Amino acid sequence: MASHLPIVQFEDKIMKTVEDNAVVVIIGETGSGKSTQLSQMLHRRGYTKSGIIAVTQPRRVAAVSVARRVAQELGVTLGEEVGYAIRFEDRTSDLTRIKYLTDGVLLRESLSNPELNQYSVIILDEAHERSLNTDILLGLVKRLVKMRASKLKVLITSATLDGEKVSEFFSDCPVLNVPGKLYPVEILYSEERPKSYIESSLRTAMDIHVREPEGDVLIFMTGQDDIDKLVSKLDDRVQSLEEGSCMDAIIFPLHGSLPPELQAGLSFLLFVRVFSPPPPNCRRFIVATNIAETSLTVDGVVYVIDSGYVKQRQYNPSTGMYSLDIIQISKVQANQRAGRAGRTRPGKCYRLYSSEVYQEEFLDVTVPEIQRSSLAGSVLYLKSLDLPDIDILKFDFLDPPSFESLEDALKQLYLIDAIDDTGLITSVGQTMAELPLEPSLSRTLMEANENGCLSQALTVVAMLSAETTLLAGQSSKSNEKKRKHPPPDLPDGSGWGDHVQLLQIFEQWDQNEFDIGWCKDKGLQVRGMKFVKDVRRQLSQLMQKIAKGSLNVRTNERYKERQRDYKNLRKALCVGFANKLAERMVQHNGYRTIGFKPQLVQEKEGELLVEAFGMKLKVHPSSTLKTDEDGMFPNYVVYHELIATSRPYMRNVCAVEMPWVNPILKKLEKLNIDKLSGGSGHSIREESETKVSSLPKKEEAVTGVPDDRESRIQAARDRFLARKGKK
DNA sequence: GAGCACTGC
Repeated sequence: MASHLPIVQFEDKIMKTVEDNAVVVIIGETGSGKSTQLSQMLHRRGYTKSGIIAVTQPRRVAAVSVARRVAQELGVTLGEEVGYAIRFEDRTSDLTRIKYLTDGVLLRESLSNPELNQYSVIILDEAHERSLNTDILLGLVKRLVKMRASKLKVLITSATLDGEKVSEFFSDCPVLNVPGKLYPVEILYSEERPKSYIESSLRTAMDIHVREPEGDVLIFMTGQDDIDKLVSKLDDRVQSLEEGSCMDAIIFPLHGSLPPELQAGLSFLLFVRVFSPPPPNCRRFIVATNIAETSLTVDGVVYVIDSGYVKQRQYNPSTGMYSLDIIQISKVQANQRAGRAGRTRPGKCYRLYSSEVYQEEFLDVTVPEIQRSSLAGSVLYLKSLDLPDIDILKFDFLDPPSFESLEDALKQLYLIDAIDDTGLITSVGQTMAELPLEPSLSRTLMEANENGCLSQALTVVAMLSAETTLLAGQSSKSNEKKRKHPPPDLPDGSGWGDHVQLLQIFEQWDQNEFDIGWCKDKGLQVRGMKFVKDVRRQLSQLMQKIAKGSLNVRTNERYKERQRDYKNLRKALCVGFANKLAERMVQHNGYRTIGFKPQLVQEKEGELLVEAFGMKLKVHPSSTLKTDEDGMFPNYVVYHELIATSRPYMRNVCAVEMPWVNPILKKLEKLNIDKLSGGSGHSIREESETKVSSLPKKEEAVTGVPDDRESRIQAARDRFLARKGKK
């Protein structure tokens, strides 16, 4: 059966340690079998007699496939003794003793059952990936262990570089090492950083192709653009090789925005490649994003080329803006990438950076998601648990988010009525927390339920949560061709913006009886649209359960009586997105955010330009928002997201009206962040005397900023306040 | 007038 897995030899030691300790950290490298074997060992030792063994996974596919394998190894039917639970799919029953689930599902479960009493063991697998949900679970589980004393067992799997830290977090609990089943990978460093990692990857790839024996090559790049460039350059170079001088080559791009069929196609090809005799004299090059680091395993890879970079999304709490930056990977990531070369036989990893860079510049571990996301949703969730001993600002995180980030979350929650001015969760907030949505979206649903447009709002919210998977996958080249023939007539949002457009798209699909052909005609991903339908159905059910009063969640009933200006819907969005409001600047179509600190906008030739209030933004060019007869955009919009790519853009905007905005501005004036952070009354920062507290504090907010810059910010603030006073 | 890595409830 699974006796060949390294972890099996350690069974006695692991079980003894688990018996003696409430929490154990297991360091298990790839291929150790920890994901499939730990649960079975515990099952054999009787831990399923007093409860269920829960094993969390950060990804849905992993939860399903691991559960399937364990059921197979135990010779039971999936869904009976061994089951899994992911969103929209609960394959467990009364018989279930081992349950695989996504970390998000376990987190949701703890809302209705804060003590997670049904579980005798909780295994947080892949904890080193540090997903937002796993990090919150780590804190909650630490608390549970204390409460439930010896009864609950917790196992946490992590990577080598992180194990000690996790152990410290759990009062120096034992750490066990389980070797993996990887073949040795020879690491080859470059002497220096190349000027262009595309060119350098190209050279290295061709070197391998010409000199090294057969075996596929996996190249880690940062994004679709680079991948496309490298793929075409590699193609050219391979074509130009003299025929017969070396083996053939096939080159594949691999990234998230490829249509899933293509990704599946690749796996299929790889499957054929691995399990049938390899095509004679042929080498494959897979040019991938970090999707190939963890999410997709590409078998047959012997050579890895690692650029040392990754594109990563991060949130800046002082501007409310996300940015996508190309940054250096961590040591953990570098090792994970290298490991991809050693799955089937000894391999080589070519690092396009020096060992000094690796040693001295790379962080040990990736910055956890919790330190680079907006925390509004997580903070609301923790507040809704109403655990008497939990103060969100003192919550025991493995890596605490910045104070600023927590304050930002509190401010946002206050603006959308989820917490009151002392930081206590409101009844509105409590209901919001029950919905599996970001706070702005759940607030929108609740407001829509009040003003009679719930059906529309459900559609918009569902569309937004699947938005990125909606447009049919397209390579950038074919896209360019398509640009001359714009996709067939999708609705335009009637000028009110993107939310209305999303609504109209779904309504049209509904009117076309959810026809798959219709999606294809309109260039929409069938899978994405089906997902929208699923989400919408789930949310409708939840709203029926949660919200008071009569509901109208059917899509087609209100078509005839619908307001042409979508006033109620836009109003609901304005209430829900009160924390994401922007004001158009006088005389032109740029906007600025409302409710954020003064920002350094740019620094030019030593001269510092300071925007008085908020960030300068533009409506994303892909938006359907329309200008009026004078060519001007609406005075106020709410946006779904701020993202800095080539410049700061608002993505998905909706026109809102001045009368709806006024109450938000009033609320902002009253905002007192110190009172908000006080929570149940005890202020966490008594020393603070700042009255307008949404301003950078010396030291913490703008580190390393010279004094004169600080004073310029101060001056900008003063000007702003003076201007405000005149109004 | 741009294009965005990857997850998840």
